[in-house]
Amino acid sequence: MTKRGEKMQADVLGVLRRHPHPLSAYDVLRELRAAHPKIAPPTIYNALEALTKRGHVHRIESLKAYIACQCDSHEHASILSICDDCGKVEERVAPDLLDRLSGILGETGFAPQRHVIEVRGVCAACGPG
Amino acid sequence: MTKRGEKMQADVLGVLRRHPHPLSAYDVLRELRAAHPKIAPPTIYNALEALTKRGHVHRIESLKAYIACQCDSHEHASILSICDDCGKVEERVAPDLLDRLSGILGETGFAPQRHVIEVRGVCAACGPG
DNA sequence: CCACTTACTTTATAACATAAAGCTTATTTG
DNA sequence: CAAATAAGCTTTATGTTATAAAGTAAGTGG
Repeated sequence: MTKRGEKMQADVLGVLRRHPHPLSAYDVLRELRAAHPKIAPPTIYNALEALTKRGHVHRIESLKAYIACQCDSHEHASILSICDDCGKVEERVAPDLLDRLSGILGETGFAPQRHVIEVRGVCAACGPG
Repeated sequence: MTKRGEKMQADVLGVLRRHPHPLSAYDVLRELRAAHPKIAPPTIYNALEALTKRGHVHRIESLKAYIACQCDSHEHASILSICDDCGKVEERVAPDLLDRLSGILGETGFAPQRHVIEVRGVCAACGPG
């Protein structure tokens, strides 16, 4: 049943992979309209949702934008650093940090399901020499 | 100079403080229109921005919503746990975790300026008994 | 091959956010 | 103290992001 959507998901992922920087859903839409003039926002959001759920795409909440996962495995929660100067986003993994986070929240019985960890700042290239 | 806005900021903060759960900017707007029928979105966003900058209000990126700071001091970056069942948000502080985060990102020369740490999940009250 | 189920797409609209211009209040200057 | 100037809040208008609901086509079982 899940065959029709796969083509669209592949197209959306392709667009995201071709860009080093985050794209909004409407950026992706505009790009795909070149090939498929008739597609509409929900088609993009639908594909983005499926890709996000599978870990192939990350939504950057603080930018309202999306980026292809840069890792080989897509199972882990990730830490995103975002340069407010050049827009570069880097992805990192730190299981011990997530454990610590779960530990802190677990004290009150909170059961984590999804982590949003985004750090805005200035990357090495843009920072003071 | 900065006297006119203070009234509006106090009103906005008052609304947020009266509610235990996150409110969207438009939720706040609707509530304040009862008293001031003429106010418009930018007035709210303007007040929210000032309050956020001073740490009295936090924007929850993953909910596109705002909540009054629950702490006494407003200087620290905070960790927000969000129950997807009842909507309850709790705020926590963990300097060691932030240090670890800065350490990880500092390895590549990234200089953090603002942290977004939100954990979605299920709180103790809503979780499996 | 036809009826049924599933889920993707389309249409339409809702929710969130901000640019630019205008106005009001505070401050500076003569 | 009055007029000029500066600062920033508010209004108007619009742009961007996201989704509800209905429609349609693809896959599935009889």
